[in-house]
Amino acid sequence: MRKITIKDVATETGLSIATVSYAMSGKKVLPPETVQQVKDAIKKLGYVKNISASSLASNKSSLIGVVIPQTEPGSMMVFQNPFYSEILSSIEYNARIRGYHVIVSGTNADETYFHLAQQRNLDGIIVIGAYSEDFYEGLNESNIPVVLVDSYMDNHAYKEVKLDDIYGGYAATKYLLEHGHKKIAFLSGKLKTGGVSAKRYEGYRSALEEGGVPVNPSYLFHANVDFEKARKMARRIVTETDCTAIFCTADVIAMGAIKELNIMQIKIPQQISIIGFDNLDIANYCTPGLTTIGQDIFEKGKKAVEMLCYTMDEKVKEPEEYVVPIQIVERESVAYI
Amino acid sequence: MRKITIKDVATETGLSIATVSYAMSGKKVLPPETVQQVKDAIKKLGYVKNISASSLASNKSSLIGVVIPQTEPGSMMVFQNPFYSEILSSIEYNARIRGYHVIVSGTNADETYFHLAQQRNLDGIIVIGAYSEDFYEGLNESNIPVVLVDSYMDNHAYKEVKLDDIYGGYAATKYLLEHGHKKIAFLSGKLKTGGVSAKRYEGYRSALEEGGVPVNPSYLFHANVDFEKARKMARRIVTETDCTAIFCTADVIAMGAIKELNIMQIKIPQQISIIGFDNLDIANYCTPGLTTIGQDIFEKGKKAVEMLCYTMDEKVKEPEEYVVPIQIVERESVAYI
DNA sequence: CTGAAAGCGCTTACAG
DNA sequence: CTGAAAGCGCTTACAG
Repeated sequence: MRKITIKDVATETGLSIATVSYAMSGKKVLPPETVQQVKDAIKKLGYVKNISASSLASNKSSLIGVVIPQTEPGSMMVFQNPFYSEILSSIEYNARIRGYHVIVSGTNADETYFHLAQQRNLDGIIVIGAYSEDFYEGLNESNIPVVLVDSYMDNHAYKEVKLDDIYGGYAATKYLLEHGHKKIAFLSGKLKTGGVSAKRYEGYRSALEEGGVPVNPSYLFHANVDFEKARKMARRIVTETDCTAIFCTADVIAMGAIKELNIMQIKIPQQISIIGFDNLDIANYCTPGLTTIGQDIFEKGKKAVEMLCYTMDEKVKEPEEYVVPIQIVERESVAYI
Repeated sequence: MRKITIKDVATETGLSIATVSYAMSGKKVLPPETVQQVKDAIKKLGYVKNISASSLASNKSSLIGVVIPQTEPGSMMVFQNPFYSEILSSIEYNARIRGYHVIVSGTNADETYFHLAQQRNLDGIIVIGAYSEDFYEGLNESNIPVVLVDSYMDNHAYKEVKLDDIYGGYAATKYLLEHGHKKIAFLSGKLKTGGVSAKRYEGYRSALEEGGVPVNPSYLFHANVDFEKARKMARRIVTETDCTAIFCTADVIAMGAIKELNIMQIKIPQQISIIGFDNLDIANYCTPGLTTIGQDIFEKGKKAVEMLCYTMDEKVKEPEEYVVPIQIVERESVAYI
């Protein structure tokens, strides 16, 4: 069984391969009969276009690269984190319905990635997460359309899809304040300038300020976004402070806190309230259900693809920003005091 | 800045493009000086091979397709389920270090997928999960090397990576028996012949038999692998039966059971023991920690890639099976009775 | 409205 | 040991 090529379609229809190609791509207006003729022949022969060939000829690959952070360099990628799965899922779907395929890569976000990008002649790249300055520069030089997701860079001229983390931190804190809490612990990952934690902290601070509650430095706890670390921190919060509520800047952190408090027989939310950030599936699974800041991850992936497609089609590289709306997902981990 | 091609490398070295190509691929033995010369020129010029071109010429794409189930047809893929994330992560990593890129697709597992496979000229396909008979037939006709993961088909002549589900069900049940339980509820998804649930049930049955405990049909509960459904079932188990333990055939099901029992103030494991299956991250997060049947997901993905690469390289299509070992991950959800 | 033909950047029998 | 050349299957200016 030989492979069917465009030549076969041409022979079948009695047209030239040029005309068949135009009929398929629609890049030239042809009489409807001709187009229909080609369509029929394609169906009859079971012809499928060879993308390698078209990619070579047209210099377009219909391939989108997605960069995702990985735990250890040279090791596997981390999309164990449900957030990555969800957004990837959304990107894949939204790219596919627009005729693009997706190559996901947990490659070290360094030169090796540009190698892949060139090799495969990627039409566009979606970068999820934050990387080194060098990486963004290389990206820029590569001249491939790029959309950043959650990059936490303010100084760059990229298209970007992001969360309003300051507002998220503000909303979470305000929610606790509205429930009567004044002694609110802040439990987060490392506080890098410009990073997520820092922004959510800024929101925390401004909500407290607005509520007339001074920030108490002894209520601030920073570790990693890690379940076990969070457990230790939660224990310290409970033993070293008199906080009535904890704002955890990630659901995974909140999970650790809940686990530890459960073990210590401290009742949530009766004795202490907890609010998270992310609205992962697990927020619903745990007991009590975790009240948390939710974002529409599907929407986030969709927007990223849309913005990328727009850039690829229109060749406009102007920076643009889309801020994904957030909302509070109320469950049972926060009580009135 | 023009694109650097093999021609530039040829010019730079004073060799022909044929020799450069051979030097790069190693498909012909060349004097080491020549190879080094080529390497140097590549580095100097920053040459990157155009995969579209080489793919067209050699009829190899260095692309592996991974098929993953999706929730609703035409909708997004489900790799919200952490299992998919993890195995995908492993596949991507193991493929990459062997020079392959991965195209993940939640496409309806039907003809449209073969379209993709042909378009991209996939070198191999890894299929995760169970699909329709038609899909497997199409797969076979496509003549592309295939490795199945968790397909739950016994009648096919494919290479396959799977779990010993019967043994898993046996081990879980035996573990409960060894802890003194005799009234053990079986809570699973739908019991399709040849499906996961059915196999784990078989293990459950044989362990009971071995332990001299008759199977009590009123202890059998089937719903979907779904958190909310599982909650309802757990409530029924507790109210309608006198079981002292529940074997949940998936961690997600166990999560639902734990949540419901927590709400009902039924103490785990003091009043009822629970064992799960999968060892997802959440098994560690919940309270009490879930004792469950674990599998090495990284290993599973790695094996799938290895088997696929072997098939692609050696052109041997003999069926072959790799059974991923399982182990009991002990946490706090099972008590001696 | 349609087609002949160059060209995209590789690989690989084949010849020497 | 090295190279000239055909060919992979498309796209696309260009001519008519």
